[in-house]
Amino acid sequence: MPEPTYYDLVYAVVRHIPRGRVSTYGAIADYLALGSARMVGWALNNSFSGDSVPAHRVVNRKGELSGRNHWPTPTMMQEMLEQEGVVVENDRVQAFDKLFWHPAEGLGEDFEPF
DNA sequence: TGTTTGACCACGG
DNA sequence: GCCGTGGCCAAAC
Repeated sequence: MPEPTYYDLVYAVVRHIPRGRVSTYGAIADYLALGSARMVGWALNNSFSGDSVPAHRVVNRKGELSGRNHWPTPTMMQEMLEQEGVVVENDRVQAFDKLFWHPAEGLGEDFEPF
């Protein structure tokens, strides 16, 4: 993979999510200004093969753990989040608007994976 | 090659 | 808050 693909950018952004914070598919898609939120989901699904990406920090716009079903065990995603100090209840992130982290805030608009 | 599906989102009712 | 609809783009069949 000589060139940066959409997936590589998604992985890079997800890896830069601060510990104890969460982001959304739409925010990443909007930040990258490529594809759509669905592509982020596909990218993360692919991320299970090889690269270790903190996909547990990525939730949908409601703050719900929509991807928990794709983890080895559905409870693992919530465990990881609570381990970082994120309060999760009924498969939803509490104080989601406070913990929400937008890539542009932490990385800047000219962020590149290299 | 065309259709369906998917870890989504915005909008309107 | 819920539900249906349209849009989005890549992979699977």
